[in-house]
Amino acid sequence: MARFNTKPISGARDFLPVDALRRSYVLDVIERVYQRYGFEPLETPAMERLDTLLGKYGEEGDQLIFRVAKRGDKLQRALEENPTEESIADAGLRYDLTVPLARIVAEYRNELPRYFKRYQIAPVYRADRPAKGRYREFYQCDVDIVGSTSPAVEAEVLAAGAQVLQELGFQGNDESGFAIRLNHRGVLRGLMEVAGIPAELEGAALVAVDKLDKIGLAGVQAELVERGVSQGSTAALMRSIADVPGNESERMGWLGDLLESSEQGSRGVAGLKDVLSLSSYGPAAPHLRLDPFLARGLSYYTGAIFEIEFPGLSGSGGGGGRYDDLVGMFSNQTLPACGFSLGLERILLILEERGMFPDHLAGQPQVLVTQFDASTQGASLVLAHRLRAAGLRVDLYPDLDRYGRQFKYAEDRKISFALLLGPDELARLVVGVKDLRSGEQVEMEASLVSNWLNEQLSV
RNA sequence: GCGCCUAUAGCUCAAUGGCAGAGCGCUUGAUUGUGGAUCAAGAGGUUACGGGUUCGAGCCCCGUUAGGCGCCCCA
Repeated sequence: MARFNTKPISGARDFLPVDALRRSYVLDVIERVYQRYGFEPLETPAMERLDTLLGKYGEEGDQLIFRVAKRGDKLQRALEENPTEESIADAGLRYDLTVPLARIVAEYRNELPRYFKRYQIAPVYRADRPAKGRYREFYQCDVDIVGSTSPAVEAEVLAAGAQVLQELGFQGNDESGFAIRLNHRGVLRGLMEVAGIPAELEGAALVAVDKLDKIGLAGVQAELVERGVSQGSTAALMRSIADVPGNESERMGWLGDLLESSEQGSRGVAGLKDVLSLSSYGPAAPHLRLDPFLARGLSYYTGAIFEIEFPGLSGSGGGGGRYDDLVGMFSNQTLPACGFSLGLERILLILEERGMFPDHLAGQPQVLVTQFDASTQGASLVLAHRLRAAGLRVDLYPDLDRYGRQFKYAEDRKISFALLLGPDELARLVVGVKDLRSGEQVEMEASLVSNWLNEQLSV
């Protein structure tokens, strides 16, 4: 074999410095905000036992889990006795961060505080077909609160997510910003109930209804019938969809009336009212939009559900909800929980499309110390170290090259300032400071350079 | 997982079945202490991979791989 394929595996990516810096810019904002909301970090393995993962995400989800084959003798044995896709694997890559959290809570219940507020920012894996903004390895940025059924929990995680997006520059709930669609599993069940849809068809009907904004009213109707929902029920559902008041403030009242006869529906409406009212004190308020037909795919949600919508982006930018029974799947004792997740890749995609990255990212070098010749090399190193001691990010040009090449290198790396220290400057005890953005060059005493640069760069 | 489309220089793309090209970028020089502009020169290709048809294939056919769009689903 003469050559290896040097591309990353399908659906995964390499991040060269510019991309890596952009990612860490966003990740830094997320982590800082999450900590400010009182969440603490948690780390879990990328690999989990297969039975930890299976059965938590619905049928579709199970199929998208990356399986990890057994090893050694166990694999041999499995291969010998009628191997199947199921029998040769005993582990898998995590599909999200919520199920690992539930496992952690079940395992360490006694060591965790009464209310466990954790954030986890980590890659997850899905054996999905890659597409725009969609990868097989991608980062999720989760906050969750375990141990309380209070709607204050929903309000907290929604506020944290909204705060992050605002600090990244997403303002308002129009084209420049984002919306958080809000619904409740109880509301969905109520809607099905009043439409007379039997329990076994609920899931199928929800999938159809969830596609409303994609395929339109007629599309949903066709799909409902196709999925076996009766004419009467379909008509009732379609009437509900058509009747949703466009006015946000009237929507809750309308929904309450519609679901009055359904116990689950009424409980859902009441829950949403609480979430909305507690959210009104925080940054999520202007972005929240009640959407009675938002479904979301994951099967473990039990209460409120939410999803981030960026105008112009197909697919969501994040989401979450309440899952009061998930921890119980791992232990005898069940614990209520609710969380919210930001999709890093989607956020980066929108920031890129809208040109929202800062010109200079934290982490990039700010200053290049140039070199003149062998006789000034020591002085250049002294200067570089002094600036570093003053907190600046300083690169030293390694070779003795002509200035043109050194400036070009600095420009390529988007470094703003080049420092010149040749025999001329040394003799006069000054440093040449060239602003590569404007081309202007000034001279100043060496001792003043770091303060001057810090001032310039802080603007 | 299914359907359709695409694959040529680092990038964007040309080339009727008949000599593999342009723009941008890159390197070098015009410039012996100064990047971007201009000018000149230069490097860079197994036309994704494997097979087939043909006197002759970048072009036609089959397969593989990778990418794009739609479906399914999803952050």
